[in-house]
Amino acid sequence: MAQQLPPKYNPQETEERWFSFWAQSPLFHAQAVPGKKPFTIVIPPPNVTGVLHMGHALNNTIQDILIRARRLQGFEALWMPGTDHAGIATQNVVERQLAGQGLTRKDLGRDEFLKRVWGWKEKHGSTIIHQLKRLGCACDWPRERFTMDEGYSRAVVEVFVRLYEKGLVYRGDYIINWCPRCQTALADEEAPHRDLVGKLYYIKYPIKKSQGLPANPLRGRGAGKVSRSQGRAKAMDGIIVATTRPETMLGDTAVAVHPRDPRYKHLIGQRLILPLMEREIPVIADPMVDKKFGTGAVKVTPAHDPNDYIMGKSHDLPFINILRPDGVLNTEAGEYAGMDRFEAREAILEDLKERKLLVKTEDHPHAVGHCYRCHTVVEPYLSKQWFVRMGPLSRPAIKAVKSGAVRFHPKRWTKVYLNWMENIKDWCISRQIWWGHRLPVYYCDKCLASSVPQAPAPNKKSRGRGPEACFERGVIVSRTPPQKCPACGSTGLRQDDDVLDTWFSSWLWPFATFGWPFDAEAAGSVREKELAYFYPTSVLVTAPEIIFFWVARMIMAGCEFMGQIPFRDVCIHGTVRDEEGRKMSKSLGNSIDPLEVIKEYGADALRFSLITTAASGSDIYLSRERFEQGRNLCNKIWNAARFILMNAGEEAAAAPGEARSIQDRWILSRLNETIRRVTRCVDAFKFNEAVNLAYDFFWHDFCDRYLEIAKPTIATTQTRQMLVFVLRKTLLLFHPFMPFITEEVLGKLPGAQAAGLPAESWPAAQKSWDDKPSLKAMELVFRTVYAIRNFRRDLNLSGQSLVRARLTASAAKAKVLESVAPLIKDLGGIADLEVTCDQAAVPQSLSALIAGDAHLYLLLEGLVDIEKEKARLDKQLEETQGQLKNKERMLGNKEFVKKAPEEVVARERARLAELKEAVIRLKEVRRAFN
RNA sequence: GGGCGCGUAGAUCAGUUGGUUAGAGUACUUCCUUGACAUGGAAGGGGUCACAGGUUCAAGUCCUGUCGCGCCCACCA
Repeated sequence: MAQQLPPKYNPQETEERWFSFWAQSPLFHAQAVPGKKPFTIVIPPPNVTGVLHMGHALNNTIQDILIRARRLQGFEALWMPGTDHAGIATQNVVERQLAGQGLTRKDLGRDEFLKRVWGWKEKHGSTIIHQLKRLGCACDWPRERFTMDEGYSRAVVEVFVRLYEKGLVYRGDYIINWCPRCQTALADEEAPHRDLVGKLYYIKYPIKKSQGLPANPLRGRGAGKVSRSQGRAKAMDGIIVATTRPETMLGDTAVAVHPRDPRYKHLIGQRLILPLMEREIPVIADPMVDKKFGTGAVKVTPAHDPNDYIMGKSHDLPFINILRPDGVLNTEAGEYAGMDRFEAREAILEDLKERKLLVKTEDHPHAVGHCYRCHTVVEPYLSKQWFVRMGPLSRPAIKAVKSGAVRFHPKRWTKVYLNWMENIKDWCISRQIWWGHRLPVYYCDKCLASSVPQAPAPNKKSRGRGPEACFERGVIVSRTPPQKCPACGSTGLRQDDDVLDTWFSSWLWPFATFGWPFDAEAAGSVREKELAYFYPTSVLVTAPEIIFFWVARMIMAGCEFMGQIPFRDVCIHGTVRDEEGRKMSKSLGNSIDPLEVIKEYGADALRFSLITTAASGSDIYLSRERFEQGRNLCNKIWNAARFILMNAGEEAAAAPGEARSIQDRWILSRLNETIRRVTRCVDAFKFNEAVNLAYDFFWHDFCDRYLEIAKPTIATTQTRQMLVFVLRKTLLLFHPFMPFITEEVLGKLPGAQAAGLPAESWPAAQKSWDDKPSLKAMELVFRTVYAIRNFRRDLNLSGQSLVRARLTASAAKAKVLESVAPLIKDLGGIADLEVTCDQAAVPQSLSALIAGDAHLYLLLEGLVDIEKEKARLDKQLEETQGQLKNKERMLGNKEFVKKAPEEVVARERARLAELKEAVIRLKEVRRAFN
């Protein structure tokens, strides 16, 4: 039943009703329906500790637009929601909470701590899910998944074991990124580099005295062109090295120079005294050293630098770890033991200064890795970790994108993806935390003690990492906890303490959420059928920084475990920034809380404003005022609908009849165009364009024009049906973008059915609605009305005062004008309008060129300033003549006529003719004033 | 060091495969509370499309270079 709308739109009340309706309604539940086309999106699982920020709001609005549009288009549309367990972040949150009670996780022990984390998850873990509902997300909520669900965890273990058995998972001692605050290893992607202005310290390492230097190090070669630095080398009693991290010198086990560096060649093989530690270290030669950097001599700390690690391996140097996991120096650091790494840096610099070994200090901008969870400077750290060999996994993933099976939108991200994939390094997946999937790895200490680990081959490309002995004695990788050691039968087994990187579970999201892997029992089950039906998913929507973390890895996992890509299209949207272009973040205090925006303006306003601002893939600069536009649109929709409902009852439910007025044909034609273009834009992931088209049509065509035109005939059933019909279609176009208000209004229109939009109700363009003549005729109407309004303004005539006017044109155009004269009269406030094909200029009148040979004359009746009018005509004449000249030059150009498409030439010719006519008319009118 | 993106109205941005007079919302000016909406309506001002070359009949759009800004990747200690 058609209902009246209250005078004021109340987004809070509307949204409250609909979001709880959707959360429970089966509408968004999708299932395998043979013969029906599936459309699947998996949510980028938000971090379970997260709260909704603008980035989420944008990301999920886009997904919601896609899923709602596809559902209306008749697809079996599934949006799989869920969260990931966010190992480090969640553990940090709970640890912080414990710290408030003066406790650490170690005080509680592993089991008790995990209990607390689960408790926290139960209590707070659904915050973001709840917020997504408020945003209006049409997820299949009962399917909500969590990466630590029992079934999901099974998939993680399965994948680890399979990769291990294929030799693609290995463990070994390598340099990894270590966060001393979180006290865990991090993957390379988890330690993004940030530019810092650090210092480069030049430190002198004395040469051991007793060795005896060659008398003249430069003898024989290049002696004639001894540079100043070489000159200094003569008197050299030590080698100066440059470093940004002086504290690591405590772990130095060599100094390296380039083998062909004349400054140092003679010193290769000599021994230096490592200052402070007073330890002897050799001078070695390695081509990795850059002669041009610093002094051309580099201190080698194999346990604390990835390059040095490689050199350490190839030169068989000792590895001295000077750091404890918490970033404090250990007993290897001599008297500095117990100091924090930065504290030790200062102390060491002081001591070097005292000994006159600190030669100089200079500013040095460089990029330093930071923990992506706590922003602490990470430490390259030598430790035993588990890795995934990426080479074999990356190859199919590269092919998938190169072949176009997976497409990025916008395209430019393809290159970013490929570049990373082609230079991929092995992935460190073990984390020294407790919250997460514990490695399915068990050790038999007895066997381990007797096994001899093989030394890994240095491998520059993977930072020295590479599979050590994959299958080590005493290491058991198993889907279920083994009872005893298969080698020695010992029952004294212990499980590895580490857990897996969170991404090692979320990379399985597109298929693990469906219940993969299926055992024999599950064969033929509903879940298995669903996976077959919904996989590969259709679109993945995410932010650029997630390409490496997640997108790339999902493609690899999909290819490896499903034998198929995980999704066809990857839609990358921009980063949300503030007005100054800074990334929105809590720490900067510049973030706009989407929940506050929802409270103040409504979720639809938030969604609309986000999308209309977000040109495909470019970053978004937001200010609060942005959301007013969205709010205003809601208000406009509400009021337009209210007006229509005030007039139209149930009789307006039916589609309008075929006998249509010109304005009806025009609005239908415009609607048709809008439907086509909006649909096309949604398909092409151009959401801002899509919503802008709908906005323009609704506001300017439908409200500003059609609604005004319709008022005089609003009593007729035809007009009422038209209004309801076009409004309904427009609301449907808007629905994916602004689900709340559109549902609300659609539900109150005449003929509305039960709550919730039925599938397959996306407006379809209809050829029969296209009507070019009406577009042209209405164009004449509007041009004429604009001209009249301009006159009114110039003459200071109020809207009330009715004026007399005459329209002149050639016969054909006059006929058209005749047919729309009532509209012009009405919109222009004309008392008396005469349309004639007598094209003589009307003296004592204001005139305006409407189009081609159509002219408007406003009869003056002695009210007008003749001189002012003359000046206006002169100006208009001048402008028109200028345009005419341009056109003539263009068409006079033979090349143009020859090469331009016929259509264009024809259009230009028509325009030229129009201009010629216009000039003639203007001259005539001007003469009339003389 | 490599890669990518961006310089268009006061500020923020759109601008399809080159093709009539370069657009939007916002801000600004003037007028209007007429029965949908002042969160509104009507009209208007405001642009050397960063700069310099080139391709073309035609360039905001394509190419080259310069300047300015931003982002991502990278083991120069």
